[in-house]
Amino acid sequence: MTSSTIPPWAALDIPTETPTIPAPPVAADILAGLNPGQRQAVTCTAGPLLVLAGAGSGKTRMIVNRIAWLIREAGAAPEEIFAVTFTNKAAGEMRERVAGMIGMAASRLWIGTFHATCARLLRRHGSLLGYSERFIIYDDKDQISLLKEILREMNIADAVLRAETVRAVIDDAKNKGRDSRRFADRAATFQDKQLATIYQLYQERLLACDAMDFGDLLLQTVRLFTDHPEVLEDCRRRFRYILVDEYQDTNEVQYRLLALLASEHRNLCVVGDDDQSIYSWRGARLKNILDFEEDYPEATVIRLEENYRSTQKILAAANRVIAQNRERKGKDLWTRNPEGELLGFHIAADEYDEARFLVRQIRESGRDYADVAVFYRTNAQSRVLEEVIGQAGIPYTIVGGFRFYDRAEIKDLLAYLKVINNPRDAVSLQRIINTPPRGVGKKSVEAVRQWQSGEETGFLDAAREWAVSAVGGGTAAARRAVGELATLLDDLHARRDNLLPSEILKQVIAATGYVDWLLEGSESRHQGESKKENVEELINALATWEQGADAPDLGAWLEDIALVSAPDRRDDDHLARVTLMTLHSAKGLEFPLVFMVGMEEGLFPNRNCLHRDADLEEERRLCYVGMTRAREKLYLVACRSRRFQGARLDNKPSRFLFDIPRELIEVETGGSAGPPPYRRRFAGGGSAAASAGAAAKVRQSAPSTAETTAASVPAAGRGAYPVGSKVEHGVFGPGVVAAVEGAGDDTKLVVIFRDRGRKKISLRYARLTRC
DNA sequence: AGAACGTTCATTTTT
DNA sequence: TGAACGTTCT
Repeated sequence: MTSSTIPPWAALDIPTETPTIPAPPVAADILAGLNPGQRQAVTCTAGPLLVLAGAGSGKTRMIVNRIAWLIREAGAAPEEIFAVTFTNKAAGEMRERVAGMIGMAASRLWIGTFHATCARLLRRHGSLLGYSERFIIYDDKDQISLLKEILREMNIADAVLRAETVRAVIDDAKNKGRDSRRFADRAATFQDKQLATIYQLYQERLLACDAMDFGDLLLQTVRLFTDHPEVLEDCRRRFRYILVDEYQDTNEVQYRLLALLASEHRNLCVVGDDDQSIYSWRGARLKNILDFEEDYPEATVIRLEENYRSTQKILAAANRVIAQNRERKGKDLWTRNPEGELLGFHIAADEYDEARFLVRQIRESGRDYADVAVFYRTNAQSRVLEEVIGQAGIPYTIVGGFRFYDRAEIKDLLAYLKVINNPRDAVSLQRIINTPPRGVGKKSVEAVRQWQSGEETGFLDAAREWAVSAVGGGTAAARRAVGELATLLDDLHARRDNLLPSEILKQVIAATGYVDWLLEGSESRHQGESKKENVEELINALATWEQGADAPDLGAWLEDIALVSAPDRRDDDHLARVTLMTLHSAKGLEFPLVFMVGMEEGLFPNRNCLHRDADLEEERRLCYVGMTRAREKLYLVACRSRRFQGARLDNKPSRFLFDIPRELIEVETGGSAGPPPYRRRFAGGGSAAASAGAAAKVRQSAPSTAETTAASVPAAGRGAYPVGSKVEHGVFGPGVVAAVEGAGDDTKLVVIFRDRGRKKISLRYARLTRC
């Protein structure tokens, strides 16, 4: 029997409760077309299992079939299976594919990201921890607002401790499973103790706002399990089979959650690739996957090393790059695919030239735009690419970057909805208390805050009371305005269960004159119109969501949009557009034609990662991830010169290029409009970048751009180091002057160092030479 | 209270 | 280079 005998929709008409599910296909169906390793991974259902799944090794297919196998052959009920994915989109796709094999029962599976699943548990049981079931999820911007407030109150100057720094510290602590108390216990230095105080205060504020940040979703779940064993017991019993995808990117808290859930039945299957661990900055621990066999000594280990995605040449190049790493289990991907074309390689003059090269190659390739992807290391690189590609008339889509939900007008309206959903959300209320402007300035906001402190009330309660109070400061106009706002929010809060969320949104817009304010306040008509369109798009998005939801609830929608990731937001692929995204967003995807741009020292590997081996290895993994996305053709592109933070830098080709054997590479001249052909210079052997480096060097001695020309520079004083001049620092090494401040003895230079980034240098003390 | 100006910082990646 | 913030001015 083949899978086509039972179409995916066959079971859809059958109610979930009805036991008359279509006759289960025989086991061969699930295993058909799988290689021996995949088969073993699918059928090995008892005990811990580690599947080391190389890039393009058919991992998703294996997971889907395993779930089907568990249900059909191992007698598991769908609700006993808990599958963790890295993105919500992956979760949705997985559920769909399982549904194609087992039908409607798939809707009873627990599939989701750690964050989404934890949020679900916390909504149910959060009251045990003091949160309501409607708690709000704060994103990093909300975190920073709250922390800024706290720092202000503690009279800690921005120069001493930045909110962003504190946020990173707290995040890191949470990823490691440290709550504010444990953090305080380990704090030894003055600064750590100060941070501990802030952490604690921050946590109290979150609770008062009925809010959790991303880290809390995980950490509070651990707390829930530890403090309330009956909940843990319940979950343990429920989740008899646990499956974790992208295990190499799990952090310490996630590790502990899994240990808590799986310690009894030990049916824990983790799937991952140590060579694709790229989220250490988010707390991911490579150790989790490297040590799995120690954590679970009875574990079965399966390696999937046959690649079904890329050509032999692409794979060979990627293998050589990743082979340089030490912290890895070690594996070699192989493929039965054709040998394929050589990797394309190009050095552009600057970032605009780089973008033009893309345009030419994309056109020449004659491919569908949807087949093409461009990967870069940092979001900032997308601006020029967008500009040039867009002007060339090539349709493109950007994954991640400046997000729709980050736009000011969207955040404003979301803040209204958040307060209506949960009146304790003080951060959101402060955002909208004077937006659109209603005469409530800093003083009045401060007065409301004063009013609140002392009482155990929410911020909206405080605002309402303040508005009608006889004392408490503030102008009469401000009080009236706050009173009106409170009435509006109260009213919509009271009716939130009887109104569709989109209706609530429309009423907010109508009552506040929000769109009118947008149109008046914008610099240009065009800008105003664009913002108005965004608002309309928000209403549409919400209305669309309502149609798909069985019980359209404002809180549920707010949670959904809080937990979507950049890859989640990717348009469906059928659109004929070139895809632009960061290397991080590219994980898990594949494209026939891939360009990796900005392959330069300092950018990729990034200058911030040059000083620690572990960081450098992660950059290398990132490179490996990017390369293994390509099915048929891969281009690697670098620039000789690039503008960075206002200064123009001359970069060397990335060290990763040096790892690729010369014979796998073909140097592209970029067509007639490009720089002179380098091909001749590559006659010899050696690695690609050795040649590339030579080429770059040759070019560097050629006439340079206006910014770096020394001709117009005065000979003495501060003029000795004009903007754009290259310098060498005794400690920081080579760099470029980005700005000059002050004069005479007091002159300070802003220098971008190749390996250390931006630094401010006092000319009086610095050991600096011009070169 | 709100606009306009100046200063400062950042760019590594994001659930 | 540019956004985001804080200060000053109206």
